[in-house]
Amino acid sequence: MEHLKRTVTCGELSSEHLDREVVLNGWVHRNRNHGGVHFIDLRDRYGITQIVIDEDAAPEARTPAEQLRFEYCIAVRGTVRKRPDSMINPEMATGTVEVAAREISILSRCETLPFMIDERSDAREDLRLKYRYLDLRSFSMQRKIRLRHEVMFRVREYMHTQNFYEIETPTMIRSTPEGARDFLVPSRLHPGKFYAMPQSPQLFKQILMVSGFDRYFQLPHCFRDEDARGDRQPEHTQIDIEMSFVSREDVFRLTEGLFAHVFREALDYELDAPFQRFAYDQAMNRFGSDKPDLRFELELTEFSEIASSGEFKVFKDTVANGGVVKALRVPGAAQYSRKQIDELEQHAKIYGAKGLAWMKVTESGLDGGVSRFYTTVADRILEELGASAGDLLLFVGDTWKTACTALGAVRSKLGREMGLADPAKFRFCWIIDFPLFEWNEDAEKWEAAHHLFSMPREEYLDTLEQDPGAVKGDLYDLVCNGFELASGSIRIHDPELQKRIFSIVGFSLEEAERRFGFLLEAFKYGAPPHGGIAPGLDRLVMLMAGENTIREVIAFPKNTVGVSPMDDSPTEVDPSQLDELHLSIVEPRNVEPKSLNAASETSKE
RNA sequence: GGGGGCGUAGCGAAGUCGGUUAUCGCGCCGGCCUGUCAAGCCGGAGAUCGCGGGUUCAAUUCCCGUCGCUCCCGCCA
Repeated sequence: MEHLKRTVTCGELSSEHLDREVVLNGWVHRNRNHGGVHFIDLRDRYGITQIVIDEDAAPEARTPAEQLRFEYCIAVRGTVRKRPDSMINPEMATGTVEVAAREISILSRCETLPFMIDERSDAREDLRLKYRYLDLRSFSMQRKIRLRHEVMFRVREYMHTQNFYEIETPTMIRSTPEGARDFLVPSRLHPGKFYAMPQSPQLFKQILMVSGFDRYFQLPHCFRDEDARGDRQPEHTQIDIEMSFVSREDVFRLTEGLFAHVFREALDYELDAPFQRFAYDQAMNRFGSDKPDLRFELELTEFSEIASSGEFKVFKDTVANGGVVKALRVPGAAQYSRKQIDELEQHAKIYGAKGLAWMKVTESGLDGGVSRFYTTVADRILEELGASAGDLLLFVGDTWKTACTALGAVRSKLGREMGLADPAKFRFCWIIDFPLFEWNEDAEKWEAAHHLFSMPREEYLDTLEQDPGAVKGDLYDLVCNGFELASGSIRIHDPELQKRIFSIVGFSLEEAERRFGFLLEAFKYGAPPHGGIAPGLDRLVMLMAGENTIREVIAFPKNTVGVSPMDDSPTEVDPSQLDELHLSIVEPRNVEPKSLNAASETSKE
């Protein structure tokens, strides 16, 4: 095919190239045969060029052209010529020219397609995934994959300029049961033993700090055997970062610089940095979420005090029993029907609320719902919630976390339904001061809320043991438009402090030793103070691409049940493979007692 | 583990309060056509209505079960 190798791509021809003889290689995107004149839209990664086969074109062009069908892979030799003025297509980058074919060669034929390669193709996702190679031919997928590449490139570019080394860590490591379930790899040479796929390079990157590589990054694949979601896959890519001799402020500055660079170079979008910060408690109180969408207002308000002086017994009792009542004022939603409010209530219930109380604000005051219980404090309600006629007021009473979360979910739903969030905006914020420990009701013990190696904020160092629930960690999440994009922390590098943390969560030294003794050992040899962060690449690209699932920005994703429809993995394997690995398959058991020790114990980033 | 949605030609959908030959668009096959760019016109093929069972004279439609995908809670990043 030497003489039919492309000399230009399908995206580059313009009136500058008139009369030039060119060779194009690509796929038949459209085929319009008028009997006399015949048009082909030839497509490659770079664009589309219109090929014309004139009625009097050479048989070397005309004969093969008759056979062309969608997605035939072809080579075309021809001459660039200007289109007649009235035939210029302003929608096309190459729309002022066309290539008059002198020779066409069919490089590869294509069977009837399972779906059209088309921006408007709305084939089911599992079909798209089965024929992913066809799906990826579409310009919309090509754009997303290009964007992903661009983001990865800009990350590497920025990190390099900031003096970071990209260092790879192993993909087969020791199983250190962390927050999530491990994927395991059986060892052939060591019967009965397993490697694990890393949930993140957490321990290795900390050890790299001990090794003196004080600025490390990597774009590793991370594996977690948990149920998938739109924004979650069994296998995802992280922008893993760790730095020595730093405080939280240094990590923030670096991350803000990185994201500003990536958005500027890849999207030509200027981020508003430094990013706003919210303490975890504050974010929960104001937005009912630790990953608030800041593109719209709708903030929650504290209502407990008024609730305890009102007549509504349910709320009075809630407050009397140590719970809280949260309110959400929805401007202009007073016309919501009973049915719409019911739907909001159902939504709140998914998140654990027992109900959703409401009232409407009219010109004459409060009306409907639970308003009759609050006649004596109506003015105070109007004032404290800043309510005015036409507003809908919503309330949830429960434990603090449930009340915030449930009403926060209602806030998000309203934001979506009322179209409050500008899809072209990226509103970043930091969520800081997460609690370090959480009380586990079932196991009746303290657990690491996030990260066993995360540093407590300095002011709690003396009182860790007295009130673990009050201890805030030097932990942070980076949030954008309602998605958690990154989380990180300053790590503990002091073995003594680490022991105190272990003891609070009831972790024996032997247990700690068994699970990640190698890290503790490393810390004995002059570990530097360090910390880091790990943004999720897939989610980042998903947001930048304006998509709703990370599957749209991964070339070959798994579906929600962990199957890859194209290669149909996972599959059974040959018995001889099992033999070599010293494995045998037992029938799945129906009754599987829940392990009590499956709690989140170490790194989660 | 739990809840919601979807499953009808190769693709996307309509239909069905049970009733003759299951409809439309795209694609596919054949023919016509000299300027289209989602080309157009004419003709044609193509569906055990996801699968299994039940109710019924009759089931794509009603009931039960099951499988697949998807969204969500839990879990998890």
